Amino acid sequence: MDRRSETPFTRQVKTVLRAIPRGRVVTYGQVAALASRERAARGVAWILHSSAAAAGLPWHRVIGGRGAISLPPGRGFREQKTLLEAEGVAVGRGGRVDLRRYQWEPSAGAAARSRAARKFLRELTKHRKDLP
DNA sequence: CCTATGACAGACA
DNA sequence: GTGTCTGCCATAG
Repeated sequence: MDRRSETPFTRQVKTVLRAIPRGRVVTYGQVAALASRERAARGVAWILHSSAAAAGLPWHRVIGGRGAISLPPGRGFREQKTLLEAEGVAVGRGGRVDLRRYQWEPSAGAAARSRAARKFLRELTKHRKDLP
């Protein structure tokens, strides 16, 4: 999928992914909401599982709303676990992650005041015009 | 236009 | 806590 064929939603999702700080995680539903498509969690999952769009993005910081890695057991699961642990995120049995401790909250904390966060919000606003 | 497919999430037993 | 059912949505063909 080349850049030109990307939908506004896909671009939104990529913008959100790029804004997730190291060592933090977000849920699929949260990404959808930040991309102004509150109920499109499955759409986010679809984009991530089609690796072309996720290439070069911190896809491993997205986990299920129940606080666990949402890949079936296998290579992908182990890779996500390894990547998260490399950033200091504790991953327990079954891919469990403590959301209360690691979930990113864009509107609170230092992240919201960072330069990267302001850029993120600016891009988000811009992309919103593209959405129907 | 229509159907099928998911790395989802909420509701409920 | 687990297991199942159901709605939801973006994409692909």
